[in-house]
Parts: sequence; C-alpha cells; structure tokens
Amino acid sequence: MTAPATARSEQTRAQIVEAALRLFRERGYAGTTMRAVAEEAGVSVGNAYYYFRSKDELVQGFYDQLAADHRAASAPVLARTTDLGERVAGTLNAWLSIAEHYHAFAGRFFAVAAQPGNPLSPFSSASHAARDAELALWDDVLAGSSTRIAAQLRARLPELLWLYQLGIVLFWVHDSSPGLRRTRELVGRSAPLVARLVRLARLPTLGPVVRQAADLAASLRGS
Amino acid sequence: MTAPATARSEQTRAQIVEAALRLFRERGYAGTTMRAVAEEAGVSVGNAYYYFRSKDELVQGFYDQLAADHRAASAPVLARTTDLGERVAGTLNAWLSIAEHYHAFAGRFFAVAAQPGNPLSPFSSASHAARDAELALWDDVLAGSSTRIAAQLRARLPELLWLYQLGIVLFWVHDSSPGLRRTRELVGRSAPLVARLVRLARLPTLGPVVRQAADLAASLRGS
DNA sequence: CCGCGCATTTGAACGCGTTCAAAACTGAGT
DNA sequence: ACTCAGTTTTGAACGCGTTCAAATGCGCGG
Repeated sequence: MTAPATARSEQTRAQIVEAALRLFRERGYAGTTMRAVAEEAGVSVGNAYYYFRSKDELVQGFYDQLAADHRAASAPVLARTTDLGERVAGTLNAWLSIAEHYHAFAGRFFAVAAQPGNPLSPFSSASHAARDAELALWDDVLAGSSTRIAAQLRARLPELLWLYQLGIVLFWVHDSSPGLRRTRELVGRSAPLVARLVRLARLPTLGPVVRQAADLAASLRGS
Repeated sequence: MTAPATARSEQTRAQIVEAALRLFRERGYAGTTMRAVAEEAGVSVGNAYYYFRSKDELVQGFYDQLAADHRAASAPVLARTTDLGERVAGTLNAWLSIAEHYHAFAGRFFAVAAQPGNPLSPFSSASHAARDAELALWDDVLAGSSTRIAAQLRARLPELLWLYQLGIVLFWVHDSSPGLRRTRELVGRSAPLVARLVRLARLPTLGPVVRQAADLAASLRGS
C-alpha cells in the first residue's frame, strides 16, 4: 500500500478495488485496462496509480480475501467430522467454492505470483500474513482430526498440506472442465490418499523415511 | 513458428534468437526491449514480429534447447551408475548445470509458462515434443536402474519424476543463493528419498496406497 | 481570512509490445 | 527483360501500463 489511510482515501481505494474485481470477472485480466478500471471507479488513471503501484497489485485483494474467506468457509466441515480425509477434502473444496468467482483471471494471478521476488508470491515475505493464516487453518485440520500422526511429521504437516493445496490450485488454474469437475475429482481422490499416507507414516518401517521427509520439508523453509 | 523456412529466413530467425538470448542474459527479460533485440539482430521491429509472435515466444528456444541438452548432459551419469538415487540426482544436476545460464530470466519464462493455454506451458499440447523427450529421459533413468520397481507404479514413474523435476525447477527459479546452492542441496537430499520411496513401494503393506497413487497419476493425465 | 504543508487528483506524455499497409526482394516462367 | 506470386522487410502508428509535474483540496494555526 502506497498511501496512509484517511476516510477519503479509503473510499477511493475501495471504489478502485471494487471496480477492478468486477471488471476482471467480466472481461478477464487481459481484457481489462487501467483506463477502464479508473473510469468505472470514477477516478483518473493517475489516481488509480496513486493507490496501487501496478495493475497486478489490484489483484492483491483477491489473495487476501481468499485467505480470510477460506477459514470461514471451512468451519462447517471442520466442526462436523474428525476424519482426516474428510477434513482435508472439505477444506480444499471450501477453497474451490470461494475461488470459483475468480477463475477467469486466476491464470494471470498465479503467473504473476510465480515470479521470484514478487510480493504476490505465496512464498514471499509480503504474503506471510495470508500464508500464516493458511498454515494455521491446516494446523486446525490436523488438530481436530482423530488420526494419530507420527511425531516427527506433525510439526511439518501444515506446510506439506499447504504445498499440496498449492498443487491443487495449480491444477485448478489449468482446469477448463465444466464446473471445474476435474479439480474436484482430484481433491476427492487425493485427499483420502493423503490421509492414508499420514496414517501410514506411523509405521516403524517408514520411520527413517518420515524423518527424512520431515527434514526435507524443514530445509525448504531455510532462508 | 509463423513462417516457412528458407535459407534467408532461417538466417534472420537465428540472428533474432541469438540477439534475444544474449540480451536476456545481459539485461534480464524485463530490461530487454524488442527494439533492442531488433537492433542487435540488425532487423526492424516488425521483422522480428514476422518471425516471432511475441516477445515471450522468443524464449521458446530456451525451452526446446534445454530439453535437447538435458539428455546429452545426463548421459555420463546414466552410463556410470545403476543406483536410482544417483541417477535421479545426476539427471537433475545435469539440468541445473545447463539451465544456469538462463537463471536471470527464468522467472519470467516460468511465469509465462504457468498461464493456462500458453503454448510454453509444460502441460500444453504445443510442448508435447519437449515433454515427451523429458519423459523418455526419465524412463531411461528408471530402465537403467538396479532398483526393483512395483509393477503398478512403473508405467507412471516417468511422469511422477517429471513432476518432481518441475518442483525442483520451481524451487530453482526462486533460489537466490550463491551458486544456486540451495537447489543443489534440495536435489542432494530429495533424490535419495525419492529412490527410497520407489523401493518401499514394493512393500505389500503399501500395495493399496501405491495402486491409488498410480491411479491418481493416471487421472492427472485425463484429456 | 490567509498561508502552509500535506494529501489527493489530474491528464498529457512516455516507453514498450505489437500491428499492419506498403515497399522491397526473390525466384520462376514466358 | 518483364511479369507474377510469394516472401521478407520496414517503420509509423496504435493501445496499454505507467509516470510525473502541476493543480486542487483539506485541515490547522496564527
């Protein structure tokens, strides 16, 4: 954010964001110009740039909004079941439901986010608030589950599940099937598998492998 | 490619590609304009567009070149060892060695490639030749290995290893450590783990899980 | 009321990716 | 040599993201 908040500036900012997200949905990202956003918001182009450093930054709201809504939308399934597979699937399906309004411009969003150093990147320090919120959500998925989890793995599982989610998201971005059916199927098939792997991780035979995987996940974090 | 080949056109094309890759390396992708590429190649801007539909398409050569070079660079390690972990690590390290010249603009390349429908996407039909070449390489990594592999998994492993490679590449793109040290460490730690998981996949206890994972990998392929 | 400093707004202009009509080139056939 | 058709080349112009100097608005203190 490039400007400190006053009542007037907050209103202008909100108008711009609202206009942008509406036009992105209607026309796609590429089909929406800054001139159109400014006009729709009732401000000048330069004014839009006073508040947002770039067109790409206009989609920041999408990311933050998603993370906030994800937790709320996941609450029902997390309250209802202790089955790990169901909790994982439910949490992912909650995300899919919220995100579907934005599928039209998700490709652009993730393309931008994939660039190193970009504040929108899920791995960037600028996104740590949203990322931490997601990690906390996955921690809750695990905490409320009846599945016994290998001790060395437990601390790393929120991150591994978050990475799993990113994989689902990547698949979703590329999914052009009606109703995003293929992504939902992928969730339906992979979540039980994930739950099963988590359970199997307690097998003594797999102890060394689990330890290695946990160490590896830890090293991904190293900065 | 937008034009049929004649000797003259091949020469012009080559000049443009050469100029582009040189400038991308020197100035990065964003710092290189099409006007600069055209001037460096000794042609007009419009002429550059006669051969390449967009600035992004100029990096197609990078992708194709990588896939071709990867096989050649992997040959020594594949001839030397039958240990699966070593073959996997060697194959990935070969890629890293070839690709390092292009690290400066890799972020842009992958950002573009991540967009749905983009011909540069590793998942697109336009990239199937390069993708098939990579899959064939991973098949060779497995075929020349002494590790016994679970039958239901074998057919799917080239793809799974390719996806593993994409994960490494994604990490590499974001790696700013000296000499891309962290990526090399990731390879060094994950390749033995992968080899171990492949071996463990033969355990009867893991049979159902392996079958499920193989089915899942197959469904990722759907249409 | 005026002046000041800061916040907000403006819109012309800039640079860049890209387009496209027209010019120039090339090789084959008569 | 000329004509024709196809290929290659050109560079001005377009649209878009973005910038920035100047104008306007606002609140506070004297």
